[in-house]
Amino acid sequence: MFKKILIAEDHQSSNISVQKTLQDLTIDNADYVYYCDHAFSWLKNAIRDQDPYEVLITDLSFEEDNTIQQITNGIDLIKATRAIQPDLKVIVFSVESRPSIIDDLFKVHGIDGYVRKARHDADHLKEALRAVYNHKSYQPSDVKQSIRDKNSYEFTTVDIAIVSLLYQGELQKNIPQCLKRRNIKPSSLSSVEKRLNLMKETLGFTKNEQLAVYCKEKGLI
Amino acid sequence: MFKKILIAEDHQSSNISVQKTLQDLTIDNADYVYYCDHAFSWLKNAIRDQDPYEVLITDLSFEEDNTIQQITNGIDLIKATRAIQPDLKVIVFSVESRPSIIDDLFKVHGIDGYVRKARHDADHLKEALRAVYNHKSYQPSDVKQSIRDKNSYEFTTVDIAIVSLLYQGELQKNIPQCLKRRNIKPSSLSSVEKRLNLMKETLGFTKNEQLAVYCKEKGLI
DNA sequence: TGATGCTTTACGGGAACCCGTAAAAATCAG
DNA sequence: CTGATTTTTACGGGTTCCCGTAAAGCATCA
Repeated sequence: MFKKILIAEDHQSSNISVQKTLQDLTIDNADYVYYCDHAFSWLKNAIRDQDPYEVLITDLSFEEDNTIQQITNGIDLIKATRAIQPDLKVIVFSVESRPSIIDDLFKVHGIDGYVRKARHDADHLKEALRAVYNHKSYQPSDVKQSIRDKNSYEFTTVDIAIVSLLYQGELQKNIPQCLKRRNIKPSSLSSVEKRLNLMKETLGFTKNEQLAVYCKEKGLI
Repeated sequence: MFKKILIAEDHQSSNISVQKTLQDLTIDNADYVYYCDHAFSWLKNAIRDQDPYEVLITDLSFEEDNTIQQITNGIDLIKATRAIQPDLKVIVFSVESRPSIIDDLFKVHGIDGYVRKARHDADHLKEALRAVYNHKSYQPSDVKQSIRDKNSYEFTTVDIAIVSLLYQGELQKNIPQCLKRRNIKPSSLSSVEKRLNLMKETLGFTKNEQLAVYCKEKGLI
């Protein structure tokens, strides 16, 4: 099993239980920090001392407080880490359940495991560590399930651009110009109207307000 | 210090760390459950056995899974509990940070302490237990702070009703009828327009879509 | 090449919404 | 009760949005 692990997690209670979970796996050399900047320092220092960490277990969202930080969230921490230690195994431990976000973590940021904070998260974390140790990636089944669920409507690039612009306060009649400026293809006012209608009809909405809230909650905009 | 405590928390990792926190306070007789229904059973049985719990520490949101539950969230658990054991001390331990929701817990549901899952939550939980043991209520300072912060705009009953109706898909021109049906006072179309304009102007928005997302995120609708 | 089907665009009438003004109603002080 | 102030309502013209239809663009295939 892994020997040297770093935990980056701002919630004290989560941090404590991750420590305990690692103890159960007889991993004694686990360090824990509450800020991304600290995590990055520890990772750097470990490399300098020629005793690098094998695994980083990190949360995604870190709350701001009065101590100013350079790195403010898990994704930026992962990006920064990749630059100095590309082979570090990364397991993300977060409440995030939106498939689009989790997919990105694997596909764009190349993480090795994802454990969602939920009913059996401590057990899942153990499974994840074992899987990653055996050079497999770990993604719990319920996430894959919700990927399927989510396919109630397949949002295209245009769809997301349109709703984003609306949410930013753009007038509908001005959206064609914005789309043309960004070289997004169907850009006429008719097309914008058509896409909006299709989205609303598919999702059972009648007003743009509902659509905006829906997209915002899903993390699409 | 308290002797007999029940923990209702669906996240295994949070549950573990609450247990550990109670151990630190040398509270050995702490039971823990992962479902509200179980919590309610344990509370009932303890009363039947004439050895009732002194404190309930509970989360607010419990995730659904394949086991169907009667009580599905912390607030309903608190309500049910109040009916069978009104003097039970209740400490809520949740990620919820919206002041309107937390205020309700104290004012409507009469809880004794609130600890937000955050950077020093384990320490705060200890403080809360000590405070409640000394017959004081416990509400961390950062919540009170955010109550003040939130006062960028004071939403009235009408405001919330209007945005809710919009979010439910009601046409703006039909909202006056809805308001009259509910006996909400300024109900003319002009008033609706005026309130909407005031809200948007104060919050720096130009479109209803932005307002709807804002209110939804704040838990106002 | 030209016929065919699909997507995108253009346009126009009507509905909903925005905004300013003014009347009506409610509130309040003296 | 009266007059002044504020709040609420009523109304109208201009803009934006909705929606249906028709034309234009574009790829496919005989």
